[in-house]
Amino acid sequence: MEQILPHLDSVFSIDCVLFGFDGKELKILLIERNEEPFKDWWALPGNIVGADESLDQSASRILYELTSLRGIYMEQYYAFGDPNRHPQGRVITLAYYALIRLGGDKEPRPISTYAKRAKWLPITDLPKLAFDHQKIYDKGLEKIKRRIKHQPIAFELLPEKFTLTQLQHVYELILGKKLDKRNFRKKIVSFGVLKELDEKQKGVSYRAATLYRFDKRKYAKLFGKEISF
Amino acid sequence: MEQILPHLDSVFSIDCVLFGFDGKELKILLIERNEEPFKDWWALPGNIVGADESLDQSASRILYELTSLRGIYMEQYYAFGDPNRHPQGRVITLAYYALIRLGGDKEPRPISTYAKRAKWLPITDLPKLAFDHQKIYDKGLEKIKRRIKHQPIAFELLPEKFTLTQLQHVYELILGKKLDKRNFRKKIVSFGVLKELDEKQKGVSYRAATLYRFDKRKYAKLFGKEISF
DNA sequence: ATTACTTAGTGTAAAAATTACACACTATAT
DNA sequence: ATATAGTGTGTAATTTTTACACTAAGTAAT
Repeated sequence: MEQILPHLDSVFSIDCVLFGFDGKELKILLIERNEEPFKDWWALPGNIVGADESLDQSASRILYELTSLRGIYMEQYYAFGDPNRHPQGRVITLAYYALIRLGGDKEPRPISTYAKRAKWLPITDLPKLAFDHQKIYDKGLEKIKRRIKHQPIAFELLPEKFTLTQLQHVYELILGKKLDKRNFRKKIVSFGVLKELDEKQKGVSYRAATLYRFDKRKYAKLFGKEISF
Repeated sequence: MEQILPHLDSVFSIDCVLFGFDGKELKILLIERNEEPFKDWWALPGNIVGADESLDQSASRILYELTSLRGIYMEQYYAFGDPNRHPQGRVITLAYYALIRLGGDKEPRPISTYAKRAKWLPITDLPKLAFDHQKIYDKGLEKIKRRIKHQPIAFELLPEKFTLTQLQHVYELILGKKLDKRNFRKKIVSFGVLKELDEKQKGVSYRAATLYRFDKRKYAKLFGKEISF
């Protein structure tokens, strides 16, 4: 195919805020850069969009290369394109977030050459980030805060079977505030997208809680309607 | 500055859905293309992002070139980057919407060479659009539907002084449904961002309605809190 | 087996928000 | 003076939201 479009020296990349939940803390995956600029700084994982990749594919690829995970809920949320955001040239970047259940604790291995290592770091204690990545992260958190109030994305962070307390915990971490237990349960149950299982939590040294599962069928019917917290 | 970043043949553009309200209808500004591909088709106005422009600046420039308007509320809402969305090469485009009060009826003049003409067309009767512009428009409308429920953006479409009926009309057009007059007024007034003026509508052949103004100060205090319809 | 510990699980009343609904008023035009 | 067309207003019923505290169930230690 002939390229007859005008041509500019701009680079288009994708950066990802990968939110992970291990049952206790909300974390994001950061990489420690191995190259200038910002060598030795922590940064959001990202990469140039490939010539034949869609944007979503590109984001999935970045995720996969870092975590070997597929089928993760990802969503683009904002493009950052300040002419000076990258010291070495014009780089426009599209930010994605992903929500990941950190089952067990397989640390992601660093792979590409530009990263020394990758690490899940709790959002309550993040290092200084390279480029404008702090801004990108801030906007990402803001976005999922808003999103979790209207769409049932919290499930993406939990294992298939979970307790209501765990679910509430996720909401509290993302929204950054405590919620009333009884009201939370009343409300979340009233949406009708939870399926109570005949199964109890195991391995806890106290009364075991009932496990629930997210009911995707019921959710599909309800889709479009907004929920709210 | 040395360019040491990798280089790809991709083009980055911005497309705009300019929503306009003339007091009666909701319209968008379309241009009739003068060049292949899609010569003679209607399309969303758009352009390549300039080397030293921020994204917002670029969107504002596109708007300005078409309408001579400045200081208009614009917001980016989604990036479209399917590898095949442009028949002549890879073009990633970032979509913006704008909300514009169509005071009087100064038709925008077509300017750039790639457009035969530009025209405000009612959203109830849009032609087939070039490229994936229908998709871009659909997503834009969806976006402002959601946005108008939570943020007072409807004011951007109205003249500085407006009646409550006009305001309600805007909500109804965007949400695509009728609202109850008394409940609408109760609610919108309860937000406390309207200032009632000592002035009445003029030039109508029936009882003149009271004019209101949007109170930006009060809104600033309230910002962050969501409103809902 | 008793006790201490820890989290699970439940109800209600008050307050606030939402909905549904209809008619008299006022300015203008004829 | 009469017709017309849109303005502007209140209330009761319903639903949703909020605030709030104790008992039940299982585990661990003695």
